[in-house]
Amino acid sequence: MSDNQERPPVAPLQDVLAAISDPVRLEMLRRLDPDGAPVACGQLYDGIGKSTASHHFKILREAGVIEVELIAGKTHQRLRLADVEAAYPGVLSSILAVPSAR
Amino acid sequence: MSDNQERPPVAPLQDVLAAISDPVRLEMLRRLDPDGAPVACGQLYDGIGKSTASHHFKILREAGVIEVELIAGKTHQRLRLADVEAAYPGVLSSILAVPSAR
DNA sequence: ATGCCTGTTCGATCTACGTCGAACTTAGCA
DNA sequence: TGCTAAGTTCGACGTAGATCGAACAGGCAT
Repeated sequence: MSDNQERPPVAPLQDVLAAISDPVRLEMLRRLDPDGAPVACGQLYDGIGKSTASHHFKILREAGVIEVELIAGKTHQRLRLADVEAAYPGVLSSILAVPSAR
Repeated sequence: MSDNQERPPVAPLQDVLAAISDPVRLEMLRRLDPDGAPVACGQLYDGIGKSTASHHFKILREAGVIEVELIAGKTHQRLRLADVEAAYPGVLSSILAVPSAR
């Protein structure tokens, strides 16, 4: 095995699309590092309550698009771009390549 | 101009994703000809009423993903893959490339 | 140890959307 | 000139999901 992390499989395409189609969640993904570097929770959203943000994180996690890592007691999120690309080549990368202004 | 058809612009990415994220609509897109050949309305859905289907067509049309053409008095739909690709390269094509089983 | 800060869970609310049935419009055909 | 078939529009209904506030849990630092 190439690594010993437990990674749940990427969800069915329909679920991944449903996860991405929400504006708040798409913005979260845009703020994550494409290379998979962990980003602190608070950097990923603005203008919504923590409970709402946590709800969106859960959906993204269950879709297999992100994963959590605890760094010094604080929650960080990591984009699972490689895993999603392996399951659905080009889908997520092409969406993230679109300029956020549109 | 390369053609004289009036084509509304492709909607913002968020709207396109919202349109595609519905299972019924994604199935409709899968049944359309990728090259843009017109397909009769009735071939594009099963198990839902016509009014529901019409509702979904409208959303896809407003998202700029399909367009209508009347052939011998019957409505046909055409996939605007080239237009969508021009706006968001790789997005729609990579999604349609995923085997429908997933 | 004990507070504090961060994130999750729970319950409630409100809105958006998918679905249907019925009525209306249009086009082709007998 | 109606008749029938095909789609759209309209209203209504039900459910799924986005949001919030409050309560809970877990680490870190003081």
